[in-house]
Amino acid sequence: MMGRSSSSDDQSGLKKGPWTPEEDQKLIDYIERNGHGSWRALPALAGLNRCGKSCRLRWTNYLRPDIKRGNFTEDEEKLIIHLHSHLGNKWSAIATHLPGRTDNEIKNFWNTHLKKKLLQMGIDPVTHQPRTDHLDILAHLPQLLAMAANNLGATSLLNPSLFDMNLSTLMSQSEATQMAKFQLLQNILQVLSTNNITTSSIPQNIDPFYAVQLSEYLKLNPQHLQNLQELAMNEAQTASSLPPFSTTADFVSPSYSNHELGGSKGVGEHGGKEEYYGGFESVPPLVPASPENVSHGGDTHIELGNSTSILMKQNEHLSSSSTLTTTIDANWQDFMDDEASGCYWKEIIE
DNA sequence: AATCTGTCCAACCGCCAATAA
DNA sequence: TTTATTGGCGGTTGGACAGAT
Repeated sequence: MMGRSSSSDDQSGLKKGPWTPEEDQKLIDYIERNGHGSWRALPALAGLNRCGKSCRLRWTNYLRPDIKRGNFTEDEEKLIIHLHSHLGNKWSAIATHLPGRTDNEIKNFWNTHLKKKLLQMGIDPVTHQPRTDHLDILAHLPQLLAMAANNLGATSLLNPSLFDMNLSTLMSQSEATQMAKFQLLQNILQVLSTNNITTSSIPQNIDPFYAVQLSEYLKLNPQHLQNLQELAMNEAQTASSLPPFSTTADFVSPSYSNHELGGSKGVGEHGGKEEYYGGFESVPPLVPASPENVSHGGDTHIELGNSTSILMKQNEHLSSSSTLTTTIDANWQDFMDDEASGCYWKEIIE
């Protein structure tokens, strides 16, 4: 496989590009006899027309005898995801937990497979939280509202079985984001379907942070409340011949951990170059995919196969009412303090 | 069969921190 | 203390490859 440069000499006369078997053998022979010592001095001593950096990289990423080659196992996959949720793009730190795997290999595997997989699951690969793309929604809400106003959108939003049928179409590519948007819009409409919007009236299956933001905003802007309630009423009438209005919970997976992080068909043990990960019956409950929700290492111990940390965080987020109120108050204060986000719902609704 | 398109991954680049002089 | 060198890291590139058209 070729590198980024064609096989040629650079300005200093040193060779770049892919390594030949002869070069590999020279490097292996030298290091086995002498160790690598100074990487800078090694090429001349080993008879290689390469820079020391190139030699080091070739050795550490490819020629080292303890390199474990081949596809990643499911356990390795789970571990990488879990470690990444704590460490971020600290590939070398992650690699220390996977014997025989190099940081480069893990990085490539992440970028080509795992990131895609998490996105397919509606999970933000940076924050490891379910995606809401709340900033992106600002730009797309008009279209979402338009979709909600036509038969497909309204039917989908109000009827879970038809929603799932449409889902197979929607998910033909990386559409988990779109689904999250639908879900947020549905949350909005669900909040609007209650006449008395208070913190205590917010259904448990709606992310309270968003719901409280919305309700507070609507208290201050009753004209928007009226407009959106009319929209919600219209949608309900459109769907009046359909089964009763469903809650978001009908769409929501029992738990995030059931998403078979390692059990899905994909690359790795299953072979196959580019298999996609099906099974998008649902997405986890929405939480803001913002940096403040990222675990800051140390608050949860790392253990193989533990894919429940996010779920635990969600449960913490949703369960205790006193904690919830405190969290909401704090979040709301932050929200109001922030000039940019202070106009969040205003921009969405307007 | 030829061409196009998207994906993979080895290898490079630039930056930074640690160490040596 | 300052400067130079070295090793290590994360981000990015681009040729090879496979599947689609």
